[in-house]
Amino acid sequence: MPNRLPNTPPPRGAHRSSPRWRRLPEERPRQILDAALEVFGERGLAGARLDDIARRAGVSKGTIYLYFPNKEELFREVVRAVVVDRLRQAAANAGTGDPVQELERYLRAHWDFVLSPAFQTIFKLVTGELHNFPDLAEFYGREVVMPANQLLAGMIRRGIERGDFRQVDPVLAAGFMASTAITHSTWCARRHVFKLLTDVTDEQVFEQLLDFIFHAIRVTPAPATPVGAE
Amino acid sequence: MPNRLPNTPPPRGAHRSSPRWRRLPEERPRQILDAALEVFGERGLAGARLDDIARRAGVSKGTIYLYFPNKEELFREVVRAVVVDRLRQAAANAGTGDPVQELERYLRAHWDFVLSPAFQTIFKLVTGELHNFPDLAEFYGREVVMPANQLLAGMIRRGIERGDFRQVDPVLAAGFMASTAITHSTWCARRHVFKLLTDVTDEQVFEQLLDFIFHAIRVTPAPATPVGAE
Amino acid sequence: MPNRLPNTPPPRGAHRSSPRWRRLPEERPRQILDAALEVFGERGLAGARLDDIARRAGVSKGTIYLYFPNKEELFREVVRAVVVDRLRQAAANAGTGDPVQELERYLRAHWDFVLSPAFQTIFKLVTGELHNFPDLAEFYGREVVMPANQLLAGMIRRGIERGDFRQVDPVLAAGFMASTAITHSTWCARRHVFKLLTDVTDEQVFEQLLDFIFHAIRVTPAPATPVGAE
Amino acid sequence: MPNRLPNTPPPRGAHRSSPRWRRLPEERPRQILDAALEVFGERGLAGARLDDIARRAGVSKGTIYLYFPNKEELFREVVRAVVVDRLRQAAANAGTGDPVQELERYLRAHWDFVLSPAFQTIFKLVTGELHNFPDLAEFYGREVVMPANQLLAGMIRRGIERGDFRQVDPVLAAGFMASTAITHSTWCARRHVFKLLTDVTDEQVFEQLLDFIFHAIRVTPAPATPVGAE
DNA sequence: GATGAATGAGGGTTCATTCAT
DNA sequence: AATGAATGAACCCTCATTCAT
Repeated sequence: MPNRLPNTPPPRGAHRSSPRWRRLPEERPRQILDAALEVFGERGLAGARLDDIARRAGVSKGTIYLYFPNKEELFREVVRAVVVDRLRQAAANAGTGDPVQELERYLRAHWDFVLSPAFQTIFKLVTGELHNFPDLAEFYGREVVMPANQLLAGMIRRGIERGDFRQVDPVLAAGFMASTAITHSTWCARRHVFKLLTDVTDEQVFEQLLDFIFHAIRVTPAPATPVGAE
Repeated sequence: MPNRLPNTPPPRGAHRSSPRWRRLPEERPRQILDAALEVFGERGLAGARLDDIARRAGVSKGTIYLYFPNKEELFREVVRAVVVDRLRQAAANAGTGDPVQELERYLRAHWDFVLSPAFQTIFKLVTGELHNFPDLAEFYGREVVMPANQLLAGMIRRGIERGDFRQVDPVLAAGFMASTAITHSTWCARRHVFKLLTDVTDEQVFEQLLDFIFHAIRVTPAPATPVGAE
Repeated sequence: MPNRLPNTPPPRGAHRSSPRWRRLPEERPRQILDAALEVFGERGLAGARLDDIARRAGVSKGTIYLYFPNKEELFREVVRAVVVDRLRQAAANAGTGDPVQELERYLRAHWDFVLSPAFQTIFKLVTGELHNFPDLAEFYGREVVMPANQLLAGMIRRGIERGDFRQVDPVLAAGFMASTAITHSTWCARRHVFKLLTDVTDEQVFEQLLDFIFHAIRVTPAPATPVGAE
Repeated sequence: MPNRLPNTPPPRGAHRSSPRWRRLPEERPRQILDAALEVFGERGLAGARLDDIARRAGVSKGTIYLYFPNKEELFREVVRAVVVDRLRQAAANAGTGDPVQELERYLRAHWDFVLSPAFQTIFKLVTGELHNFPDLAEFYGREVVMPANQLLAGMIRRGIERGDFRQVDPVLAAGFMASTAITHSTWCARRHVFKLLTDVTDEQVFEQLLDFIFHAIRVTPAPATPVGAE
């Protein structure tokens, strides 16, 4: 009956014969991908409705099919394009100064990033859905996890070479650092639902985390307790 | 599996050599919960089909509804019953001996547990779906995360009091340890999809993890430079 | 395939070795039929659940199938046995005295009956479901409507012969009387939902109804004062 | 009817000579409501299948949900739209001339209407299902029963004032007239199932009904038998 | 005879996908 | 290019019916 649904974006000019302003069609895919990231993040792959994605992107449902052949491929593109894009730009600020300072700077950036809603969303998707998409999983490992780990491991390696850090496996140590930040960040982000960590700020947590990490790898005059190592 | 084809009219007088079902009311809920855990883990809440859960449990679809009012409540029960059950038994072996040895023992048990398929599944569900179930999230925080953290924090606290560990926030340190193990374990479990860490064994990873953790908190005879603190 | 026909006389109890107390099995069918009448009346044929009928009859669901081959046949039996039974007993008190007084007495009984919950239920079933059961409909017409109509028409006919009533078609007039009572009674019974007739009592309505009916058929020799009105 | 077999994969490039559907959004609700009226009338609320309604409306099942949120609401709309619509138009031809003639004209229209399949259906639904829908019942009383009764009562009242009719309660008398017509019409409509009234035509019945009704309310010279008053 | 756990076809409802406009 | 009405397969859930106990 009503020929215009609620939530319809502002009606474009009723001028027909005259050249009217158009939304740039080249932005469509990005609009859709951004909207899809949000909805997939909230509802998961199966739970997300194309209707919602379309509405949030400000387009109609049919339009999605002009750019993506189906829901699953849209999901692939979300991970491929949006995720990689965002993670890349987060990993970009790699300096080459003092390893200790550089590491600290990097960890702070990492912490800020993993606390961001964007990352929380991505992490959820990766954890929950990626195992059904082997190609995407490999892609994610190759394009996201690996480079980030390389970057971090490189810093640690240089620190070891300069005598700042003790002899650890740089790759594994990098993994420990990143993973600690990641999981802990999800707990921080869920304080209100888990009713946990309600009396410390994110910043305090991060400082303790830094302290924890640096103690774990810095050189130490003498080992206190030789545990767990043979 | 079903010995009667769909749409086949009931074979009224057909003599059957084996009964179509047996009466096992005491075992049904557990069978269903176990099957549901698997399927939810593979497909998520929205993607799981009750048909699959039923088939995997060896019962018919209708039977599920004799024990659980609907899919969502089944999901709740899966998390409640299975998770709590398994996590509790994992946390049960808490000794009270030498904090260092005890901590090491606990971390090993924790590591083994988080590497198990059961935990991997649960973790996926918690990460991906729990934010839509506030009551479950709170329940999970209260019944699972909190107790495990208390246990671990207690060991650390005793280690600090005995002079084995340095002054750290026991609760946060416990969180770091657990989270490191958790996230890293998911990476280990996904070596084959991420194509990462393919040249080290789980055991080697764990040893490095222990080394990392103990260095992070053990007392250090001589002060090093205070990093990461301003 | 059903090894027991409907209307089978109550199965006598198999002698057991030990005499234990039993609920009288010969009452089962009637218990079930009574419960079924209620539930069918409330929910209709399709909407009624055997579970509810069983519960209301105080038996288990399977027990119903010991006495009735399926739901539809149970419905048939409800109409056949219970409905006819009740309608018959209501119609039974037919005297043979003064036609006018007899008619009045009969109409009063009729009015009381159509106001009863039992009749309301039956009327609902007959109106709503019977057209899908041609055999039942014919049966109902033959066993219920026809006899009642005959009875009423007989009184009218005798009244005409005696000069009390004017020349009308006794059968049609009987139909008008009964139908007026029937439909109007459903309105009375639904005062609270229709929000109608809320300021008159059932008795007042009946008196007006009597007045209406008798004016419609009595001979009218000369003008007189209105009856049944104050 | 469906030109695509179930489970057949979508024939992507299959050229179809005729379009699968046409766009008729303005007509859809009415088509669906009409079909629903029929099916609800035949099977009742619980027994009606949306599949059947859809097929009879010439649309697919999903289309119904574009216009009605669910089955129950569709039922509501059927009663609301169809009933009110038709009854309104039936009540529209209310003149203001000679009460006697007007009443006769009205009763004839009423009789024709209650004999129509549409009304028979509605009456069945109202009788059988309305008690589960209190809001609809109230609506029906307010919008249908009440206005029709008012109209009829008005004619009677004017007839009384002009001395054509005797002193009766106009509202109750109107009820008697309408109800007689209604119930009796259902009997007429069911002659073939009840095997009753098979030797008189609807027209003959109506003439007798008119005679019955007019005798009931017209002024009469003298009371024949003082009945129904004590 | 009686029970009620188990079954599975059926129906309401959703939503990815298509396509006339 | 964009729309959104229409479709129909798929899925959750119900409940009549069966049958081991």
